[in-house]
Amino acid sequence: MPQKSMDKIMALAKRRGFIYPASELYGGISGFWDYGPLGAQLKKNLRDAWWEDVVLDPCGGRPGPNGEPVRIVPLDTSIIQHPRVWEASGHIAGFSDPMVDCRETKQRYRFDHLMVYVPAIEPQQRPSSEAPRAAVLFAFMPDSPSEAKQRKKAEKAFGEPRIVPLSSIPRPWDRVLAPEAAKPGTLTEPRAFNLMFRTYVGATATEDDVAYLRPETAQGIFVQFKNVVDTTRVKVPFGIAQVGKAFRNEVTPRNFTFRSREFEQMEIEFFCHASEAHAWYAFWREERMRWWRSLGLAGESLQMREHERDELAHYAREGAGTSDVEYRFPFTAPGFGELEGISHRSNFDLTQHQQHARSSLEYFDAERGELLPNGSHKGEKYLPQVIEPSAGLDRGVLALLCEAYTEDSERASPELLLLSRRLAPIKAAVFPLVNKEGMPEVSERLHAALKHRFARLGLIEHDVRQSIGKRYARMDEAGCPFCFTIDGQTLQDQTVTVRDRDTAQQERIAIDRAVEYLGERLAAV
RNA sequence: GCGGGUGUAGUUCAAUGGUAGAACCUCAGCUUCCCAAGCUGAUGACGUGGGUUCGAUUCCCAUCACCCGCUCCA
Repeated sequence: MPQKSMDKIMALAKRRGFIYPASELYGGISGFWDYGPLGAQLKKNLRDAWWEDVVLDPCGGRPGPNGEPVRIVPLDTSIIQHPRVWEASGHIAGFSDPMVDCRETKQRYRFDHLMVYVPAIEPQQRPSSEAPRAAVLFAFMPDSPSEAKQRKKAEKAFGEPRIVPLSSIPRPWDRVLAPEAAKPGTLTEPRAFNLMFRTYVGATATEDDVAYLRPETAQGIFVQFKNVVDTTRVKVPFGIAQVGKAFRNEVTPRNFTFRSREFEQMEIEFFCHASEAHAWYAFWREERMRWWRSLGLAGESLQMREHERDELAHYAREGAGTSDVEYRFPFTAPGFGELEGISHRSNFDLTQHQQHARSSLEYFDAERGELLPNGSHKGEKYLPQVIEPSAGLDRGVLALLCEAYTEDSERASPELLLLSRRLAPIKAAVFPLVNKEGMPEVSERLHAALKHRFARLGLIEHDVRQSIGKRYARMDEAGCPFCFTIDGQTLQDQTVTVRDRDTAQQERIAIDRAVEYLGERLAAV
């Protein structure tokens, strides 16, 4: 398959009103994007598809590993939570990654990743005033070329080296030779980059009023776990699903909407007993992959990747693992970029909130524990394990646009979007072949009928302007799957033509059957 | 955040130290019985802010945005 051009996809996305730079009137603002009319509808369709397939009819009725229907309830929590939520979740600590710059090579390193080769035998308790006279120390990034290079230099300088973290070396680091640097002493002080957006609650706006925009939707679910259990008659295993905005002050927003500072997540926190966690993890991996495929992300551009052990987030280290559903975007190719992460978070979050809030979040499972003579169980109290399928809505939209974008120089419309019927923002368009001779009146009536019936699924367009060829081409670029055209013959025998976007072929049907025809095709996907 | 590159209409490109041209798109009218046809006309741009200059889209500085590479992506 030929390489798709991100530039062309971005140009089409703007030209047809899918995605615009945010605040473009004022020069733009990095890391933020707006959805135009077609983009807003496409995004809604993807969000609705997720909601239908996760909340309303989980997994299309396929049973979970316990043989029972999958149970999911929805939730919608606040963007701003009590600041202590983020202390408990680890975000206030974890989102501040101190970084160190090299003044010479202009490279930047994570402070806690940089390691240093030092002499194996450290001089005993040497007064700090003599420290500058000691040998040069060689800093390196583990698993990078600098590791071996610096090791050679270290061995030459002082024989067998010992490895210590940079953080254990007292500053100033004027003895420390940075990776790839020629002279020692080029590393800057570590600086913190907090990735959470700060704001103030209340009009006084003092430091006591600091709050944060949520960096993930998940914590709202954990914080309301007990309320959901107490009020909705759910039983473990079950999931809580939420769609919503999250915010991260990314160091480098890049690659169109792929890494934005404001983005929308579609998350399930699925709660289960520890003994079933691995089975649910495997189940959700498969289900989520199946879901993305069903939307048209088929083929080799979609893959599942299991994280390496050292890649795992702090909350996932003890669990069954983390997998990403990844798509090969034009800007990541031949590599892949994450669409959705499926993590086994063990009971990390509930444990943290239980401790920080000093309130039990344990679940009483009446169907576990010792079997009593009367046939019931004694019950078991536990903190459920969590499997988290967390998908990026904006990334999904971007992947769908990239996948749908097709060039075909044979066609009058050399660029088109092959969006699935389910997701296409415009479901159908109605045209009079020419804008006179009674055709517009007929096409308006058909348009009204289709709109009345299908408006909840997406847009139904009516266009009388310019030539029929331009109208078809416009609809191809918008990804509209069906175009109905009223022509001279319609006025004779009450039939219309229907043009299929993918083949550009037409068939003729009775105008009375148009609603039924479209209904069959939109419901079939 | 660092280094490099790029900023002229919705898009793709010109030109110029003296008030910016085109093509396509879009819109209107005419024409048109099926795939961006034709004719006529119209809307629409020097990313932003300073400086130099009589005069800056052009030269300089800063800033913003985008692209590439690093870094980051709990």
